[in-house]
Amino acid sequence: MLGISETQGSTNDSLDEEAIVDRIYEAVIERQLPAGTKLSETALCDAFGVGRMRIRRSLLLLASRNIVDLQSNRGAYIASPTQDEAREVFQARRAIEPNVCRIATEQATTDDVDLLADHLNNEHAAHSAGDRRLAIRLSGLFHVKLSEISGNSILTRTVKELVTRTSLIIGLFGAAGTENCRADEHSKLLTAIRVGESAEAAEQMIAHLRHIESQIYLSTDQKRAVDLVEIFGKK
Amino acid sequence: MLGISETQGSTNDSLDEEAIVDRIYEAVIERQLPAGTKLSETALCDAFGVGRMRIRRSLLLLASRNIVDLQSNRGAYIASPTQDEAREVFQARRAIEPNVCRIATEQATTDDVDLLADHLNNEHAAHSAGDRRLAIRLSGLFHVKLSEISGNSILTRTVKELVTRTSLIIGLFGAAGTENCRADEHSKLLTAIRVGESAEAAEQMIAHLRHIESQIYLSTDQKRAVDLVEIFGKK
DNA sequence: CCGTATAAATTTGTCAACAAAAAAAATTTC
DNA sequence: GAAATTTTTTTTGTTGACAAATTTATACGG
Repeated sequence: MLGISETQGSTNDSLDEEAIVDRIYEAVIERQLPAGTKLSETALCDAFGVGRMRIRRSLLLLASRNIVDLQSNRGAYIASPTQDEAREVFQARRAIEPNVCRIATEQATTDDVDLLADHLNNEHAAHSAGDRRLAIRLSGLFHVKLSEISGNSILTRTVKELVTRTSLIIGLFGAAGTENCRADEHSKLLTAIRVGESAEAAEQMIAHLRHIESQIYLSTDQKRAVDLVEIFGKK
Repeated sequence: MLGISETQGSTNDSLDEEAIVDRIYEAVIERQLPAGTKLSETALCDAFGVGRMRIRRSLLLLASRNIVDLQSNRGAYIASPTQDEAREVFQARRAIEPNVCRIATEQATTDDVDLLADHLNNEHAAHSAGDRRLAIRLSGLFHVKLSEISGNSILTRTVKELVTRTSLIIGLFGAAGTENCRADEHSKLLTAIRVGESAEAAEQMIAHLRHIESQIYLSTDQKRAVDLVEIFGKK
């Protein structure tokens, strides 16, 4: 993956760019790094225990995936997607993930389904236990794991990027209680996959994505309404 | 695009990473840089007239898109996709491009259709004139332009990557006369888009992609047969 | 007290030098 | 003459230093 290989399979004590990028991806999915967060180079150097060059290269990779916003002479910030960009992300997800779902359904072994079921149980458990951070991460990761079953690394990479950006979007435009995904919709998806109904699974995915997006725009309308009240109140 | 912005809209005399990456993309699509070509840093520095750092960052971006293969302490090479990777690329294209096609059909203005028609004319002209290099580039670019009509930069970026990798695949596994695309299939696509038949356009795209892929595996079988003859001949 | 202007400190962007590894060339040996 | 070994050359990876820009802090004047 990433087209970078080492000649020796040596134990890599120092993190490489890919590892750093993945860590930041996860932190964004978990909402530990909200949109707009400054990522100063020296701070990241300390955090990961690597040189500045390594950090700069990682930030470039993140920027190329629209997770980070690189501003010249001003530094790196966690991206703050606009509403238009949010629409773009969901359009792309609707264009890609149903087919990923279809492929995954066709490819899935019983082991794959069992692992996904385990994951779903953890999702439910985290939800019941009130572990919000874990619940958020697992619900995002569900989509990534599903894409991994498809066995297509290109699609997996793209889904990972889109899920991460979705986490930023929900953080910006979602209501306080909004999660990445409702776990019961994931359950429906899993059953469709288990019985091998690829068309049904794809449909479920579309519905699921539309549902997430609708929650977002709903909360945005609410915010707009609040702003209007404030404006009128000043008169 | 790329999440990198400049504070000033200054005239940039020195090429940035994105520009260098794009130039290399185009050279790969045109088959000027075949699979396995060594990309030495100093040579690229001379070619683009930039410092080594800029080149190294560009190569990292290309590696993250699987266009370049970075081998530690050995340098950068234009990627040589395996057959499995080739299958993955076509699977991803079939998963993504029909929907890109659908969206583009819905979004397309008459101007968009006219520009695409112009492009198609150029494609035919290059073909008739025997300008092979131009014909190859234009046929690959058709898919990119189509994705641009969709107005979704995520999908466009992904399509660009997949088209570029396809060019490498055809260079490796395609017969000598194989082109990226047959222009008449592009014509069918365009008419479907013009009349707004998005489902038909999507179907045409699937058929088109399957056709390209089938040509590839055909030629691979031929190559295998040649190898077998050689092996038997040595006995 | 607040806004503006100046100065200090921090942060980013770039380059050059150096170390390590690999490739190429020359030498030796059979 | 060919294969193996050593030496030289080239190429890559990394570090540190420095310049440029921005941010923060400070001083000044209204």
